[in-house]
Amino acid sequence: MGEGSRRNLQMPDNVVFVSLQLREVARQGFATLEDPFAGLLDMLESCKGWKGKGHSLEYYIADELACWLKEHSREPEFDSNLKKLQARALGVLAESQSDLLEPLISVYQLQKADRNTLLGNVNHLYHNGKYKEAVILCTKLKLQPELDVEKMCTPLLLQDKANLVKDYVADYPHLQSQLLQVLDTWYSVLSLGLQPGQVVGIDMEWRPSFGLVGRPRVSVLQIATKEHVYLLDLLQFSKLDKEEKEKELCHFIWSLFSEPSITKLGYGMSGDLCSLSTTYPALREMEKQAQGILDLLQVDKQVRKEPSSKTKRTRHAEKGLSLLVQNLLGKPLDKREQLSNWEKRPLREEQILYAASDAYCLLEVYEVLCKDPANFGLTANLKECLAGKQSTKPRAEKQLSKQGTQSPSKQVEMLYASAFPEISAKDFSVVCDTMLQGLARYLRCLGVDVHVLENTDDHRKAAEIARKEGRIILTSGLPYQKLQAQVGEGRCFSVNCSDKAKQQALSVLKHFNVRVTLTDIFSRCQVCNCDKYLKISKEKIRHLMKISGCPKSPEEEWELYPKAESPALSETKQFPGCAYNPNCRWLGDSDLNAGSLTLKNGTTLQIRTIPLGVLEKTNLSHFYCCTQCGKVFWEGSHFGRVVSQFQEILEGSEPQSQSFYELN
DNA sequence: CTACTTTAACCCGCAATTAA
DNA sequence: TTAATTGCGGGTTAAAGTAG
Repeated sequence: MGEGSRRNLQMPDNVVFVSLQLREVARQGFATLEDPFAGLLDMLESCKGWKGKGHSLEYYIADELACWLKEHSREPEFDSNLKKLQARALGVLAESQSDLLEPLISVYQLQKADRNTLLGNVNHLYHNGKYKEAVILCTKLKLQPELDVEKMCTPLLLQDKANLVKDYVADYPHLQSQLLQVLDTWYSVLSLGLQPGQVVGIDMEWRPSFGLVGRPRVSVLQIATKEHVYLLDLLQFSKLDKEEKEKELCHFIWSLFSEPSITKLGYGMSGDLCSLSTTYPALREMEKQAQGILDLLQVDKQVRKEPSSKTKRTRHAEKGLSLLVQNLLGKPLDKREQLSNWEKRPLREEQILYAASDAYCLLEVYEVLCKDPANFGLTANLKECLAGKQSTKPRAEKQLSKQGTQSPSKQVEMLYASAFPEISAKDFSVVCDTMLQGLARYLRCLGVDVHVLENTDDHRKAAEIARKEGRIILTSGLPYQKLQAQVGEGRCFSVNCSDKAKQQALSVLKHFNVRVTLTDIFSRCQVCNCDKYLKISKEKIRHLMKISGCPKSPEEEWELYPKAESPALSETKQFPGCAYNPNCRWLGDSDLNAGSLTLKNGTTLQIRTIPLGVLEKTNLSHFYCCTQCGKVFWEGSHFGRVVSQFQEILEGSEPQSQSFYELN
């Protein structure tokens, strides 16, 4: 039809000439035909598939036949033959363009044909997606009373073909009121009918505007529920009644987006909202105030990071939402209409389908994710990524995620606190990253075997070591989900970063039911985690200092450390001998490389780090040195400090010693 | 208290991703 | 295509923590 009318516009004279000639020829032909009724069908059927001008030629011929028949007062005879002819005509109609409809109805008296046959034909058209043709056929044949007006008109209304709908119901007041009711329902569904607690998929389309300075305006807003997908044609809204309709619409959108109990699923929603706010300046503030938004783009990122989904770096043809849909639902989206002209009206059927499925698939994706969040490395509560405040400052966001990971681990703590069998500190081994060095020190202080990762190590290394050495992972929260999934429940603990190291240590020990006794304190080197010491007498230390040439002038050094070990306590009262008894033996002469500070294993004793004042303490008879890093320790006030700090979890500490240590 | 270390926030630019 | 966002790495800095 398009082709024909274009020709008309371009060369009207020519066409008039052609059609005059055609009329002449056609009429001569009709007269010679023995059965013009069958003849036309013969011709039309054999033209099947012709495109362009072929169709308009068919139309002219059919039209001419109708006129000619009228002039000659010829009507088909009512017999079984007519039924066959009508059936053939309907067949032609189902295949060809709709401009043939009127002449064929006239020629074959289709309005008098068998109603059921006609209805069957309408249904056939409808189910093949030829909604427009079906409705036109109904209108011409007056079949409306036999059909459901909502079903017939909905597709056309969605396609913005209101004129056809108007014709359809023109002669039927009761259908009109029925249709109005339907429209009313739609409206109320949109404005009020969205139930609290409901989940909807939201998407928007606009005309791609490359290079143009102005922001795009949104053409279509899709809202998908489980039952229906609504396409709001925003362009139409702004066309009619600018003021009022737009106000109403904005109010509706605003209330939808600010309602926290309606979960709005989107994919890259911030971009959509940005465009929306340029379309309706009244909604500019909405992005900040929007509530109940769940952006599946954020979730998608989390899911994709999951190594469990065998991250083969195969190049996917699909990307974005389509990839997500493919992964979760098995089939990708057809994105062909994405860049089409969303401002052209009417929208093509493909566009409508695309827009609808784009919004609807969000619901299905959400459903799959909700069914088994753990499988995708997500918290049971998908709404962790909710809040929609992704655009806020990273600081706030971090706090949010901290809370997000913290609360579940707290819950776990409560639930499983008693589930861990008691374990002694020296048998408890963990691995953590450098972020938790403070915690590591404390734990080593208390005798826990702590492996600290290098700064450069990936978190995967933590999982690897944890598995290999049977360690428990301590993490600062962020990679908690990931690691937990890799090593299993109860083998990974999320430490609250905002706590101080001591508090962290306490919660770890509590969580894993670790028993710490006085003998555990300092049983492990805080620096290198080694738990083997050598005991060195004070005299030996003095001797070693001498041979190492340190200090060069004892008096000077002495000044520098006037009160290095000031607490009088450690001087007045010796620690109970049993209290500190690390795994060690006395340093023998054979342990040292002659005349040096180097152990057989190459470790250099860090004699120089000993403040001189310490040597003067009368109650101090010996030192300990770590066999691995060479660090030298002694029983100083630090011991008491640690003991007092962990008093509440220490076992076997006497009440009187408590008052003693507390002085620090 | 002091010297020193550790931590995390911040900033910046680059690259990748994503949208219509 | 464009524009916007996001993630990442690296470097700096201020603040906090720690040992003695």
